[in-house]
Amino acid sequence: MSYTLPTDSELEILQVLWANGLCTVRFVNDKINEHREVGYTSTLKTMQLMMDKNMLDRVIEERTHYYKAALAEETTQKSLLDEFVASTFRGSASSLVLRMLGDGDTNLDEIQKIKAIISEFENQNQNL
Amino acid sequence: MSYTLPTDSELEILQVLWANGLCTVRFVNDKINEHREVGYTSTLKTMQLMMDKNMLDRVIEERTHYYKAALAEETTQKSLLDEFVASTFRGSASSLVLRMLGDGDTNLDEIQKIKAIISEFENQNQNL
DNA sequence: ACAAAGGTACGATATAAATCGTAGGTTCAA
DNA sequence: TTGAACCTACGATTTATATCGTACCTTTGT
Repeated sequence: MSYTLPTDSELEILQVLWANGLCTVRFVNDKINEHREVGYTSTLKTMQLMMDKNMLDRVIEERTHYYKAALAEETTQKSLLDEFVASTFRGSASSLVLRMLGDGDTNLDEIQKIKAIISEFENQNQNL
Repeated sequence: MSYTLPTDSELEILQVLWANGLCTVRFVNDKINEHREVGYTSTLKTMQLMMDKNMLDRVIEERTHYYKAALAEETTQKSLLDEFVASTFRGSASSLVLRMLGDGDTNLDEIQKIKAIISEFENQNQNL
């Protein structure tokens, strides 16, 4: 029931957990260090705070602590997206899309996928 | 030439300036206070810091200070969007779109606009 | 002429987030 | 059996941001 959005480093941790399921702190920290340098205890501390906020669940097995995300990826992304559209695009989802396609740097493969998603959406909503 | 992204309250100020052109601090602060309470001097201070960062330009006319955005709306939104897609959707623009259409709460009018943007984009890129 | 109303400048402070050091526990191999 | 290499817990600190108080201007109405 936590409606506070994850912070940047919380999100970074959630991404690892969403992509990998049950993980140790060591694993999460190693993954993050593939992108930027951060100490093990920093990651640990953040994950402990996330436990307090009920953003993570912990399973202890054979004395090893495993963590997994307690927040669903879909709903968390949706909340962050809504917030982002509001603050950056004054609430207009369509201007986000416009900006996304605007300059040529979104890759073609992604654009194909987006078109597919839109058609799919249309088919499922013929009633509109 | 500033490539640091605006913070939340900087963005809030930029939105007012993008939407309204030349503004006084008073005007910007009043606009923001339509949404949340914040003191005049807080807004002033933030705008002065933004001046230091070259995010704003100032015009003094008849002893009144007017400010305008020195950052373009389009490029700033694009930078913020890229950052957001990276951190929240692991770089996948299409999964952002999927999430956007996912549950029924993006309004139909916006969806129509998005479809129009996509078709427009296709027409302008028949070569793809 | 001066008080009230409004402005700017800017230091100080508050708040939130992220980072890390250190203490102390467990495991395991030499 | 001891020390190296792991681990967890957690307080303290750092950093970035946001907020505000206060000093000191200028303008304007009476």
